[in-house]
Amino acid sequence: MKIGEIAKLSGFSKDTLRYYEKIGLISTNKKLRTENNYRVYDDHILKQLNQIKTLKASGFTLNEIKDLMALNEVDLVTCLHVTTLVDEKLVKLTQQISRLTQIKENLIKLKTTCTGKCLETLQEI
Amino acid sequence: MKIGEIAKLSGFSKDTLRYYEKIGLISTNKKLRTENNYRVYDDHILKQLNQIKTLKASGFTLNEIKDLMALNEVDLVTCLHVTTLVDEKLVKLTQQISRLTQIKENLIKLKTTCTGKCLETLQEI
DNA sequence: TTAAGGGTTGGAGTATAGTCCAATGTCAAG
DNA sequence: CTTGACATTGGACTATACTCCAACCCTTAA
Repeated sequence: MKIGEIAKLSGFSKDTLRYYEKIGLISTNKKLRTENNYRVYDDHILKQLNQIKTLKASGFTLNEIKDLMALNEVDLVTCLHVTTLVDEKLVKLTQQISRLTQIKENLIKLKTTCTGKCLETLQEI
Repeated sequence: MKIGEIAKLSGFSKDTLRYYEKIGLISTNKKLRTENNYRVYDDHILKQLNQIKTLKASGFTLNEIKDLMALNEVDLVTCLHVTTLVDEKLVKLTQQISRLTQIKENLIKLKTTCTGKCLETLQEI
């Protein structure tokens, strides 16, 4: 498949796909091109792009996603290394979740105590 | 008070305070300056800066905060607009938290059964 | 043959939210 | 009178994540 089709199927623009390749987020490892220098993709990339979409929607930066994708490339031999990286990611995830939960509680509190000058309540949060 | 003191008391840098003034986030309305063109602030600004800090920590952009501040100035009676904005932010937060929680559970699961291709599990998220 | 519709590149521009810097002005103390 | 610690400005620069553009190449159908 060429870039236009992948763009349609994935929901990412062609420019975004080229940008992701440029920053090393999606695999250029095989340097697959047609004779006329067109990028060629297979089904695998759609799976990968869906992962990226999910992770992006979850608040990961492209750099973090790159790290996570790298975990996927590592094989059995270095499994110990993988679990270490996963553990690090889990710590970050836990922090992020508790931070977001705190923010959510703050906003709910703000909403319920909001009567007139809403932002005044922000002082007490 | 001059900008340096406000910077210390608020936790925002002098550059950031000047930037906030430039984008109209904090009030330049009175154009208060000393004879030698130094900015002058009173206690009010610290309250405002605390509101900004809270809203920023809640994931609002500076533009959104600007809107919220403006509403607070104008709308003495109802906070309908404010609660609408807060509700929108709450929906996003809730979605983000549940996605992160799912990913966290997933990572925990695949940590125990890690055979290399760890991120495959993300397909089902 | 030519026009439409794909693809390529490098580079510039956008938005957000600052941060840093140089040149310059002001002020109080030693 | 000079030094240090404040302040001012405009403009350049950072990072993230794109988005657009010009100029060009390739293919196919009328």
